[in-house]
Amino acid sequence: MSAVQPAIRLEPFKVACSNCNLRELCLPVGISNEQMTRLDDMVSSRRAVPRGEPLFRAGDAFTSLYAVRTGFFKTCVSSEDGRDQVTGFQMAGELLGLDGIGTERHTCDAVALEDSQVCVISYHQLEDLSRELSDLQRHFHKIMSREIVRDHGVMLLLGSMRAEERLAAFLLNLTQRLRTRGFSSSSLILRMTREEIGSFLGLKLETVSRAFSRFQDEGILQVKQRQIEVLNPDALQKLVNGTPS
Amino acid sequence: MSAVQPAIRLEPFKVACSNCNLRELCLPVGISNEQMTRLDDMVSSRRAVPRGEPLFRAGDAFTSLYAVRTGFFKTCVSSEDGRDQVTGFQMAGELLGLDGIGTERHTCDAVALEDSQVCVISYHQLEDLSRELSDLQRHFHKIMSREIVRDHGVMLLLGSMRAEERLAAFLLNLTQRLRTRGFSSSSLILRMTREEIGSFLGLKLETVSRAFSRFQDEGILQVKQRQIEVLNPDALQKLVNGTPS
DNA sequence: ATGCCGACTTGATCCATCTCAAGCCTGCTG
DNA sequence: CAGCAGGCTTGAGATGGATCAAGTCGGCAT
Repeated sequence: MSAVQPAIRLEPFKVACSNCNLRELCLPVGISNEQMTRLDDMVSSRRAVPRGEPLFRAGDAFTSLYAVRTGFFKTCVSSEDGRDQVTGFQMAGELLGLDGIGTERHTCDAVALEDSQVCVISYHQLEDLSRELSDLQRHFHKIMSREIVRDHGVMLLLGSMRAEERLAAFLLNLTQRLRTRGFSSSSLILRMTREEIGSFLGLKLETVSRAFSRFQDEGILQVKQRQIEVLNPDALQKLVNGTPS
Repeated sequence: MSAVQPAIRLEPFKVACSNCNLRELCLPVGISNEQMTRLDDMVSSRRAVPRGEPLFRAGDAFTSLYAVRTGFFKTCVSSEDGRDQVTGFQMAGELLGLDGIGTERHTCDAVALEDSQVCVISYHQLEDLSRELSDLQRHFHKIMSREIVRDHGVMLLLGSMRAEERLAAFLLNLTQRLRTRGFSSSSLILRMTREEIGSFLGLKLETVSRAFSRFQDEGILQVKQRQIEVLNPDALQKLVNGTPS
C-alpha cells in the first residue's frame, strides 16, 4: 500500500448486496432476488474508515446512509458547551446516518472504533427506489422505527437504572447482537474505552470500572481489560429486571 | 351527550388537512394543494381521547399514526419489572405512533394529559400515498429522522446534565414549541404532574419540585402549581449551556 | 530491553439526588 | 361549607455515584 495517499476510497470492488453475507441483517431484508439487482445500483461504493477517524461529523451535509460492513462505530452528539454523549455503538449490518435526513445535515459524529468498512447508500436513490419497491419502503420505515424504539430503551436505562443495572443491560445488549451475527455470546472483546461506555451509560469511567470489578468479584464476569467472559448471563438478566441480586 | 356509550368516536365531521390550521406543523408540510385532497382521504377520521385515557398501549396492534389536533399527550415505555419512563410529551401538530411501525405493535403507551383529539392516519394508506407523492415521502422521512434526533437530545440531557439543567432544558423546549404554535413563550400551564416531569427527566418528583422552588427563589420563574411564568429565559439558557449560574 | 503513554483500577472523600416523612394547598364531593 | 384526596412543597438524613488522587498494566517506540 502506498504511504503517500490516505486509503480512504477502496478500489471499486464488486459491491453487491445480492451476495453480501450481511444481507439478512441489513437493508435488503425481505427484498426479492429480482429487486436485489436494483439495490446493488443504489449501493454504489464502499468506504474504508480507519480506527479513530470519523465517517461523518455533526454539521456535514447529508447525502448518504452507511451500512457497516466490517468494524465497529460509535455515534455521539455534543452540545455547544462541550458536553457530549455517546448515543450508540454500531456493528456489522447496522445503519448509520439516519439522523441527517431531517435537516439534510448530520447532527452527530460517527467514529470508527476499529478499522472499518461501510457500504455507501445514496439517500436520493434510496428515496427513488423505495417509491418503486414497497418492500424496500416498508423495510426502511421499520429500520427507522426500530431506531426510535431503541432510543426509548436507552432513555429508560438512563432515566431509571442504577450503575450496575445499566452496565448489565449494556452487556446483554452487546452479547445479544453478537449472537445474532453468529459470534459467541459469552466471550467478547470490547471495542470501546471505559470512558465511552460511561458516556453511553451516563456514568463516569471510574464507575464503569468499579462495576466491572464488582461483577468479576461476584463471579458474573471474567474481565481482562477489554476481553470479557460472561460467566453468568442470568445474573445480568436479573439485575436488569430489577431483582437486585 | 348520552351517558350510555363512551364518546370515543367523534361524529364524522369533515376531516380535512387542506383547511386544518395545524397544516404547517403536521404531516402536510410541503405538500401542494392538488396533492392535499389525496391526503384528506388518508386521514379519514378523528378520535377524541379523554384526559387520562390511552390513545394506544404497548402491545396494541399498530395500524395508524395519530396527529395531535388538540390537547396534550405523554408517551411512556415500561420494562417487565415495572420501571417506567416517560419518553416524550406531544402537543398539537405532533405525530404519535411511529414506534409501532417496526414490529407492527406499539411499544409504548400514549396517554392524553387533557381531553384531546387526534387525526387518525392509516399507515397503510400513508405507505401507498408516499410511494406516489415524493414530497410526502420526503416529509415523512424527515419527521422520523427528527424524532431520532430529538431522542438523541434527550439522551444527552439524561446522560450528562444535572437536575436544574435538565429542568431548564425541559422548560425551554416547551416554551419554544408553544411559541411555534403562537402561544406566549413566557407564560405556560404545565399539563403534567411533577412526577411525570421527573420521569421524563430521570429525576424524582421531589427533586423537580425543589428545582422549581430554587428557580423561583432566584427570580427565574414564577411558579404557582402548574402555572409557570418565565421571568428570565436567559438564565435558563445559561444553565443549559453549562454556565452554572 | 527500556521507558513512555494511554487506558484502567482502586481508594478516600464529597456531594447531588434519593428516600422517608410531615404538612400544605386546591378542587371536588357530599 | 366541611372533609377528603391527589398533587405539591419542604425538611432531615441516607447513599450512589462523582471527584480527586495514586498507582498499575500493557502495548509501542526507541
